Formats: sequence, structure tokens, C-alpha cells
Amino acid sequence: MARRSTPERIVEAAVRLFAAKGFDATTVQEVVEAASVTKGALYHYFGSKDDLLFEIYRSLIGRQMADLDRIIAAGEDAATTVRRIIVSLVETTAESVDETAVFVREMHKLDAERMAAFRAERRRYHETFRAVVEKAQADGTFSARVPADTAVLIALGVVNQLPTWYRPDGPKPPSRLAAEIADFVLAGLRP
Amino acid sequence: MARRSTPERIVEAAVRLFAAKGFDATTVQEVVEAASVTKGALYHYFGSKDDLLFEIYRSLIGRQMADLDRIIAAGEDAATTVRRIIVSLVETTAESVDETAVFVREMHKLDAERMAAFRAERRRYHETFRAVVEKAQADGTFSARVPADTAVLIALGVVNQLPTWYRPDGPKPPSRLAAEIADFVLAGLRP
DNA sequence: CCTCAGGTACCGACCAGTCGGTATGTCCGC
DNA sequence: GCGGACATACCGACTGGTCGGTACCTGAGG
Repeated sequence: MARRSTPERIVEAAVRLFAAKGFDATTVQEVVEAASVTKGALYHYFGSKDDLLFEIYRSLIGRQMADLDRIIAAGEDAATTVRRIIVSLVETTAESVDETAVFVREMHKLDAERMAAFRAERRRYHETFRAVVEKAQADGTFSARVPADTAVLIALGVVNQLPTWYRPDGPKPPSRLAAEIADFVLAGLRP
Repeated sequence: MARRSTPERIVEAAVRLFAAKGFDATTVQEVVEAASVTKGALYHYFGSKDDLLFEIYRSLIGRQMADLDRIIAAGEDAATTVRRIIVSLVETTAESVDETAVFVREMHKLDAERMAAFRAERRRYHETFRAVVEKAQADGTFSARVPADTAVLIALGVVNQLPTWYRPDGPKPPSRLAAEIADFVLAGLRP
């Protein structure tokens, strides 16, 4: 039998198809065929096609928030913290390009309740990141040339855009890309 | 009668709806109702729902390419040129948030032929922008800390991500936002 | 009276989700 | 150590509704 559990296989197939064709353009039938299960099995584990989509978001956001918390808890200086946040973000994104692509494109399809939950998480991420930049700007470690919130928006914007041009088989390994992006952002914040 | 021509009204309504609900989730019926026309009128002017989508891309890309060519033709120094490219991009994007949002989210739905045409245009934009940065890096005007292509990818990434967080009624006017983003990018390129 | 702009009724395809079923455990009283 | 009650995991034919697109109509201007 297959190594992965049935629900895992279903989510995997769904991510691949949603990333390639979009959520609406992918039929439940295609998902079950790609996962080698039946419709019955899918609806046994997931309440609806939307639930499947939400499951993808949940796991991605969960990983990113955990990384952020870990980095903040380490309590290093601002430049190191910012570098680590960006590197971690770029690397997770690179290894989950499909998830991120689906996420960025179809996020607005969440229903009101889930959208609220998602916004709260994103807000927390954003505020935490911004606080690091603001503190460093206040004590002169970073330049205040550009407001902290714009800097954060720029950094997060780059990462979310990554799935549109990043190719796993491209010339630059994710670690190299992560370092370059971090360098650029830090250069922008340098006094 | 309405001021705008029928096809213009149709495209306008389509952009608004596609941006709000997504292309697939919007029915042709909703578009014609929002535009106060009938299905017959829509199919009189557009061959298919996809044609409508393509029309949105075409006009947006056309405007951006024209702006770029105009800026390059002015032949100013690298820093001014880069600033102008970013400002022009941010401002067009801000005044066409809906178009850009649709574009970023649904671009992958283009058929092979149109996708190829689009990629060629994007490539030209990218290469033109990169050439400016590379030249300035070669003569020492810009730092070569971060490769030119990464810098360009970052700059364009920020702009494409703009529709997800930019609000026309937000505290910062587009010109201010454009200036901040340009400042940040130029700071990242400063020797 | 013919063409062009627009209107309207309708069709065929498709798709998310349902539902009645089976097969395989597993726990428990006796 | 066995029968029966219940649960878990899955199957796949079917349906009710939806939607893009089409065929045909109308009315006005030249």
C-alpha cells in the first residue's frame, strides 16, 4: 500500500492541482483521481472542497508562525533577527511553492469566519516583525528613512511573490536566494 | 444613456467583479447585470469570457510598457531612472488595483499562445530594468552586493503584491507610498 | 431593406455533494 | 472464544442546480 495516509495523499494531490490550474478550475473528481482514492474517501475526511483548501492554508501558516516565534524567542540583535526571519520565510516558501501559490491566489475565497482568523494571524506576524524593525530604528541600529510598516510590507511582499518566478530547478538554491533577499532588505535598513 | 461605450462598461464591470470574487466565481450573468447590458451584447463584442480577461491584461501591460519606454528614452542617470520606474509602476498599480489584482491572481489561466506573448513582454520589461541596474553596478554608481536580477525581482515583486494590502482610502497617498518604496530600493542599491 | 447593436430564451455539459451500501475491525458480556 | 452491537473507512452511481455559450429575434438608422 501507499506510504502516506489517505487524507495526506488527498491534500498533496489537491495542492498540486490547485497550484497548476486554480481552485475553481480543479474538479473534485480530478483530485480523487490524482490521489488514487474515491469521492467517498474524500468526503469521509473533508466536509467540503473548501475544507480542503483551508487545510492547505492552516498547515502553511502554522509552520510560518512557529518559525517566527522561535526566532523571536532566540532574542538576538535586530539585524540577525531580521535576517533569520527573511531566510526562514524564503526557505519555507521555496520548499512549499505550490502551497504558497495556492494561498496567495485563492486566499480571498475563505468564508468570513476563517478570513477573520487568518487576518488575525497575519496581523500578529506583521506586528511582531514590525516591532523588531521599529525598536532598532528607535535606538539607531536601523535607519528610519523608510517607515517600519513599509519596510515590513516590502519584505513580506517579495516573499509572497516568490512562487511566480522561483523555480526549484533554477540556478540559485533557496539558501542563496534567501541570503540575497536578506542582504537587500538589510541594506535598505542600514543607517 | 450611459457615458461610456457598451464594451467599456462591460470591461469595467468585469474588472470590478473579477477582483472582488475571482474570475471563475463570477458568472457572465453577473457581469452583464453589473454593466446593465445583456448577454447578447457581451457576446457581440467579446468572443468568450476568457477574451474579456485577456482584454484586462492587454490594457494594463500596454500602459506599463509605454511608461517604461518613455522613462528609458528620457535617458537620465541610473538613480533617477530607477526611481521613476518604481514611482510610475506604483502609481499605475495604485490607480488600477482591481486590474492588477485580477492580473496577478488569474494570469496563469491564459492559453498557451497568449501566455507566450505575455511572457515575452514581461521578459522585455525585466531585461530593460535589469540593464539599467547592471550598468550602474558596473560603473560603481550602485553597489553590486546583490545581483541585478534579484534586485529587479524584488522591486517588481513588491509592486505586484501591492493590491493585497493597498487601500485607496488608506492613510498614505500613492505618491507617498511610491516615494517610500523607491527610497527603500535605492537604499538597497546604494554603494 | 439590410446591417449592426443589442435582446431573450434556451440547451447541453458539467460538477459538488449525497446517500445507500460494503468490508473490516474492535470491544464486551456471557 | 464467540456472537452481536457498533464504529471506522471507504465505494460509486446519481442528482439538482448552475453556467458558458448559442440561435434566433427586434428595432433603428442609412
